[in-house]
Amino acid sequence: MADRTRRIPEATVARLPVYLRSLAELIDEKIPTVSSEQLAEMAGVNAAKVRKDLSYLGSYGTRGVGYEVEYLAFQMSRELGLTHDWPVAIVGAGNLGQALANYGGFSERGFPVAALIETDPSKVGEVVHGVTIHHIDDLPALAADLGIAIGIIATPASAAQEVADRLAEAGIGSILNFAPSVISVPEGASLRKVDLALELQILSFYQQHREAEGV
Amino acid sequence: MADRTRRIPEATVARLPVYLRSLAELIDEKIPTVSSEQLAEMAGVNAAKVRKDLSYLGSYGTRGVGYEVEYLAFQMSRELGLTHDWPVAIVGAGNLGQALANYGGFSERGFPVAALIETDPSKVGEVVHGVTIHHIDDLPALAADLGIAIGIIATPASAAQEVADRLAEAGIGSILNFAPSVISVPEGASLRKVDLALELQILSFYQQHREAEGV
DNA sequence: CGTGCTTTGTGAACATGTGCACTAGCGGCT
DNA sequence: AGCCGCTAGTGCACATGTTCACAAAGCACG
Repeated sequence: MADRTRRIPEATVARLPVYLRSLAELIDEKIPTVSSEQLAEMAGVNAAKVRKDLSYLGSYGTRGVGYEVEYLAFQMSRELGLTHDWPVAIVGAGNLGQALANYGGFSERGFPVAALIETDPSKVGEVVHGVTIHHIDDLPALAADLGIAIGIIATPASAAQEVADRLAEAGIGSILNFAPSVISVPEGASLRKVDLALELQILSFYQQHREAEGV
Repeated sequence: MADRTRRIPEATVARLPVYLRSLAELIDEKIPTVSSEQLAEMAGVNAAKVRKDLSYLGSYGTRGVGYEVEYLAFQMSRELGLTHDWPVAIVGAGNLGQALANYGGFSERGFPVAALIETDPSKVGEVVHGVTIHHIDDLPALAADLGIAIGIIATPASAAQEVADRLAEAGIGSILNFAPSVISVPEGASLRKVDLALELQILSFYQQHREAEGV
């Protein structure tokens, strides 16, 4: 990995936050160094994978010793772009949107909810958990003013693609989609999805097959 | 795929629900047949992948024609175990747990919330959105009585592993973990996780790198 | 200063997943 | 009946991800 071409594999990127959370725990416990073995245990993965993943960030370990917790956490935060907050906009102020705005986990982890967005004009202006509801037409201005680069779609499935388009137009390049709907974003933008029913259906598949087996 | 050994790859299993949702749309529109090309478009994947995925279910297409929508949907539901409801238990009646209980998407898609579970005795007995809060000690009895095979962890991270253990003891073999915490389940059980902060951190990584690029 | 213990970093084998490109086979039309 | 157009099914090459196993390198101790 002496290479400057630090193209980090997707699978690795998806694990970095897990490592980072483990490191945060170690910092709380004032543990100064950690081996790949220990970190693997905490993150629920294989030690070789930890070492390979970390090696993409650079050569931050010491042979015979392990990794310095604070230093590694810092490097990882930097790589993940977590050295500053990322204000997010939640589109859709229905049940889900309000629950997400209410959920403290976001701000706490550096993703403050800067705006709630609606299409329904009757809701605009309301304040939910300290966040004002804006109209979707104001999105470009809001995004620019508040420096919003991440949008969360919490609308019904039928509106999701339309919203994604509006977000993209407003210059928001990262989208997290909670709507149970396949959407596409422009080349160069990032899209991740959280689909609760889908997760349950996957569990159902394996449960079903276990039960069929067991009989 | 003439083989009876229908071991369906994980990646395929994860896509089946997406196909099924697309098929449901086609049924609504009363469209009788669909080609892999069309289905691929709807599901946001490659047509060859659709064909390969579907071939794991059996040979349900007709060359030159496509797939019969209703028949395929039925076969897929059967394979996913969606021919009957799967009652679920949500553990943790805090913000997140209550929001999930409230979220209609579950029951609607065949996963009715049969019980809310708490450790805090002062909450036990309350009814939230028609669901009674039970104590975690009653979990084994509840699971058996109500036929609960899927548990949802909506507790703080610190309680997640303990809850997972209790769920496993109660004979619940499928777990969906919303807590930002790595947990382990017994061999043979299924575990999926939904981690909102993690998704945002992944988005942050790519956003950060795009911005660095763009400068 | 050298020896032994430990742990990283990584090459290489293996496993899984993807996508092209071709073959097989059905339906409709002449 | 035979031909043509279309689309499923799949072998194969390639890409990505995982894991093992080992050499390289640091530290501690005599």
